[in-house]
Amino acid sequence: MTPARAPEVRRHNLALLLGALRDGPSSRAALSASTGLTRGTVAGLLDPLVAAGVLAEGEPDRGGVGRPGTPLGFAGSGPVVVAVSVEVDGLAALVTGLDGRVVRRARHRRVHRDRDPAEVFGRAARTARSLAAGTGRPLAGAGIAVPGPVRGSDAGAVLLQAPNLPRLDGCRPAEHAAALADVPLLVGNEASLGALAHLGQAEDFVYVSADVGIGGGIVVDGRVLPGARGVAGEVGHVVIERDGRPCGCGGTGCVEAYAGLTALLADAGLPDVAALRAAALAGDTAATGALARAGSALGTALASVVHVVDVGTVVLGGGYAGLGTWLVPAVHAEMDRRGLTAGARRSVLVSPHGRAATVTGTARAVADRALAEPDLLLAG
Amino acid sequence: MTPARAPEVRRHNLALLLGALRDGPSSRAALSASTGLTRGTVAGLLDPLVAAGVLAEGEPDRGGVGRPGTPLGFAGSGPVVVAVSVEVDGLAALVTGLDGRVVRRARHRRVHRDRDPAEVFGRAARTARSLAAGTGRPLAGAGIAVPGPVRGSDAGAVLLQAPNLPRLDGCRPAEHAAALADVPLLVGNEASLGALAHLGQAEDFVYVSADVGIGGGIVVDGRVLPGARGVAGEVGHVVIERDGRPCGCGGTGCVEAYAGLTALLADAGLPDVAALRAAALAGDTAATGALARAGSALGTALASVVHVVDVGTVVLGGGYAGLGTWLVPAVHAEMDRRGLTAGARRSVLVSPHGRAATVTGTARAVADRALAEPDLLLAG
DNA sequence: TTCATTCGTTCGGAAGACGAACAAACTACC
DNA sequence: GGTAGTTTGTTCGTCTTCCGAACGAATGAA
Repeated sequence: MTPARAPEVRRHNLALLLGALRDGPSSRAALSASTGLTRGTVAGLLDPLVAAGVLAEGEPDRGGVGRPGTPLGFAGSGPVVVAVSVEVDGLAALVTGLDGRVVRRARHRRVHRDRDPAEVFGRAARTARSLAAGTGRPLAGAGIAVPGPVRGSDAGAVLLQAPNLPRLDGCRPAEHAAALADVPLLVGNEASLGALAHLGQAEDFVYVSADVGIGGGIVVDGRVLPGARGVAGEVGHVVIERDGRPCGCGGTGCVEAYAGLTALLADAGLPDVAALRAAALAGDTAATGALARAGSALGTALASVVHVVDVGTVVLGGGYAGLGTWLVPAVHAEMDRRGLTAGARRSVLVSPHGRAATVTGTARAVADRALAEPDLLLAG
Repeated sequence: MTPARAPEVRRHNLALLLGALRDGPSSRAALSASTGLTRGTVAGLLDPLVAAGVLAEGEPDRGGVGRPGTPLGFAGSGPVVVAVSVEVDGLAALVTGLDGRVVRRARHRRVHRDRDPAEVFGRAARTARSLAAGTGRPLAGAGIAVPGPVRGSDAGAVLLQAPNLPRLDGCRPAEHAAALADVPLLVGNEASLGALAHLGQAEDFVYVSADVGIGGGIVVDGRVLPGARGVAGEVGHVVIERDGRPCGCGGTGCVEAYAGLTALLADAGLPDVAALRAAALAGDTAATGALARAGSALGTALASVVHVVDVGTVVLGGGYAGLGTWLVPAVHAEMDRRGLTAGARRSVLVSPHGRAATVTGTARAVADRALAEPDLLLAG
């Protein structure tokens, strides 16, 4: 804990206002009513941001009785944030406004295997920077999502291990991201950050994302469960059969060995997710059977997870997103069987973001951080 | 989020100082150095509490050069908090000072089965109140620990279900605790609150407590993981064999069916934990074999838990506390086998509190809450 | 055209923390 | 034993920030 002084009060209240503005433009009087601050205080806090170009006044909102209020909202030419995700076979990047509005997207194929950290993150940072520069708007922060557990979340963060890109093991991504060195940088695990993309749909949930392995993120009270060592949410290695199939982690019976994409495709006898989806749509029983088995295994693991962290919703994403039609019923049935829906209803949802969840969630996290430190917005 | 004003600053800084004082008496100047507040501010915040009898000045601490400081600490006649735990076969109660110092303890046998909520919690509240009254010190708060999942944590909390005391299902404990109606009341799950008793030993950990079932609490960043529905930390129903032994929850293969005390004693062929411990001490291989099997099952479940919430320590408590000698190696070996000790060392500890962990942790939680709302200490 | 209503701004007051200055209490040293 | 140096606790003026009341501005209703 740190001591509180007058500036902390200002920062807190400003963050409160900006958080309210994320839901859409609002007049000073309406903000005063929704936050509990005085109209004068609201004006005093936000006017400097209007002057700095972060916020903009809209058209007066006539219609009711009395003097119409002038709505304040994030300026269309105000600061943006950029997110970039380093994936096994490419880069995804996204630029959004502070309110999450998408400004620009990009996706580049690129073979990352056997490249060293300087190449991978140097290129990622340059890609992010140039995409952001193309908007002509100032950059308020950047985020890098990586495919592996991360300790720390700022520029000092360490990528502990990258199962599919072993040359990145133990590196510090920020060290190689020179192109983003001049803005606040956030580094995090791909699945943990992807979870944040689903904040609107539920307040607490487990997000499960299938790639080569199974990653995940747990959101409670609107925030991602941190984890002391940066590895929280590793749903892939939840055990469902203690003496079951061997897993890459050295253990046996991890869900990943049953419901990971590799296992799922092997079970169905198909080469990739697209083929699996096509076969399932065509009613191929080998495909639908494999999906039902994977969903059941996933449901078992999620039952354990839900018992431990007690969230009300499960969101299936990543490679699972396109397979929701077949996975959701199986997952739901298995969780039902384990008594998780009786008293407190739980729901199983499919991510609407698909593979883009990672950059969407990362951008959200970066924007959250920028809005929590509003003084930086004035400086930039 | 609520707006911040000057009084919030005062409350925050006062809580900061009181938190620092919990580690032991300290002079105003030393507190100024450790918190970052001015000496003048420290005096201004704490002097009213000295006047109110919550804090007391000790003997000046001569020894160094310069004017000696007068240490401030919690007054021996200052406010206390009381915790009471409702167990299947009795009540445990504890009175501590705001700094956690034990003032008075009590334990009463009492058959709770088939009693209604008014009897159970009426008696619990009267027991707590009279134990606190016996100290002659003012009462700053009370806590009730219950054997089942709880939604909410204040006077409106609902005991969702009590597996071993079914007549308590769905009741509101605070409604029946008339004897404690005049102080802030906290209600929580027995194992979640018990976890807090171990805060000194680790900063983040899973606490696993065996009673009839297996309960638990997860502490991250010094706070218990809340859980949206009040059921967080239900380690007992983590699955270790998806088609394994049937469990009371309706599912199959929950750890509880392998490592719960009931299963453990049945496996060993002994009537109670004391007999099991005695047999194991005597080297009885039936007993030690059963303990090794239970520890291994527990280790499997804990591996899943640790992967999900990523904590560095496991604490075995409740009925497990006396069996640590045999359980710890088995748990540790199983977690090792699952790759959890390689990079980040994890440790497995035995609770030093035994059955008293619940009331100790509950008192801690009540004191935490009282110290976070210091204005109430002045009123009382 | 006038009145009621709501919005945004302005100004004095209060709460609380900071920093500098000062008296008090003690050690170290000659 | 006296004096210098050091550290503690208190006091007082200043700064930041918010609140509440008062006021002009902009609009719909009568």
